[in-house]
Amino acid sequence: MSRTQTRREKLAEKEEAILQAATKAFLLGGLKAARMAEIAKAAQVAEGTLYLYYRNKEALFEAVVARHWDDLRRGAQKVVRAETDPVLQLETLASYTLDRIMGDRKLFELTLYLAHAGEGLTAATDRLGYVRVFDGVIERGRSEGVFTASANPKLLRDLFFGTLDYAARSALARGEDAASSRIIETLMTAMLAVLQPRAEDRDPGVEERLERAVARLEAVAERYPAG
Amino acid sequence: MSRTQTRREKLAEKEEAILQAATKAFLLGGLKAARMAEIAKAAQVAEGTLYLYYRNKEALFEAVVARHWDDLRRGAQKVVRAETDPVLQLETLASYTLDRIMGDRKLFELTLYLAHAGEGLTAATDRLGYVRVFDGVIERGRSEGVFTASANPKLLRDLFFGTLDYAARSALARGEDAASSRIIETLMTAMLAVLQPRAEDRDPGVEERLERAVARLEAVAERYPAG
DNA sequence: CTGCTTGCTGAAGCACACTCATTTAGAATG
DNA sequence: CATTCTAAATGAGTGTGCTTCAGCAAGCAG
Repeated sequence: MSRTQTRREKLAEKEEAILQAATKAFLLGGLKAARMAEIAKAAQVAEGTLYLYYRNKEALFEAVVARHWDDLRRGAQKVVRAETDPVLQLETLASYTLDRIMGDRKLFELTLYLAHAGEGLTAATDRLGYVRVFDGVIERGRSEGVFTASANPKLLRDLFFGTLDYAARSALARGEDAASSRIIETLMTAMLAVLQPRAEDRDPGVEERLERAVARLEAVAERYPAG
Repeated sequence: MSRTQTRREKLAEKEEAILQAATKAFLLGGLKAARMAEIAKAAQVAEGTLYLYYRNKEALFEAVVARHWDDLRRGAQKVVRAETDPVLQLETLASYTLDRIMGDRKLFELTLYLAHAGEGLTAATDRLGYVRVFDGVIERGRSEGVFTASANPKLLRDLFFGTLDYAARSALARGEDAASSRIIETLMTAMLAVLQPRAEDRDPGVEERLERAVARLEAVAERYPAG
């Protein structure tokens, strides 16, 4: 029994070694540049052994990326839970996501491979479960009446992640790290414009107040006989 | 003289044949799946000849993608020029871009390769010159005072293209073509929120209207002697 | 000890991108 | 027209690197 445990543990350890070696290799030069022979050597296994754990190079690659996103997702859930106001949650999530993209940019860029190889970027991150954190925040904001229910949730995702993704990449390309707060600010303005469409809806209503004011004054005028 | 022409023309023709064959091959299965041997055969040249025109497979690939974006850029310029109002230009550009992404999605996805291979997606499309059309619209709107000058232009780009890109991809993944107008609408709401920050700035002004209404009624009251 | 299962090995196989010695075709020269 | 000269094209050959597979090791059961 303890033997079986030990055995399984050994397998798990080996898989872990492989994953770590692979992560390192892929980070260094991407999918193409990484060599299976190198990975095997670094993980202290024979080249053929890799194929006992992963169908092929791409499968190994996907495993590496998936693991990373799983970490990210957990982190996102944590920071989001620390807030209660949906708007703040959204902002926190945006900050966190942006920071992580810029911090682990290499691994993030690797995700692009998945995008073309398979079904597209959204579908990829979707499968990786990260967007669910976002969906949760939106859902909550809706049930609390802070966000309107009219906007298409899928579209909100695209607005959010598309902007963050592109912004992170172009900031990195220019080497500007300090731009983060600016990015978040702009994104939030955009998001809230979509999530809380008409100012009048969440306000007693400017038009209505104007109407009432005029009506009141007209009433005043009524009290006097025409001069 | 006409001889020299003929010779050059022959080269140009050959290059064109290669490019077309390559486009077809890359569209079919992406960079990796395409075979140089296939391309050579389709273009009716020897395999070695390909390398006289392009350094390697990737260079050929880049040439294919660049050409496509050049077409797109020209088309974008055309539709934008057909409008005069910057807001409408923006909307037109968004529609056009979305349509093209969804129409030529394969080729669009190929652009992702450039993104990782080189410097990132924004930098890639940047180099491809497409974003310049966008920049032009923003620039114009600013000089006309329709858009505020406060927003960071790079950020606007990322908001615009990031959202369109992600939205197009996720719409395609779900097979919803009819969603276009919805996407544009949402994007425009978001963009305008950033480009025209305070509602009072672009509107005769709610406060002002209130002021006028009250003034009018005060004028009415003046006509009567105090009761 | 003898089979049986599970996991591992690394040399061989194979698919391709790319090179380069050789050939071809067309222009320039006399 | 014959003769060089040169730019362009060829395709068999080379190297690289993923993947496979026949065989080996180590634990376990009877």
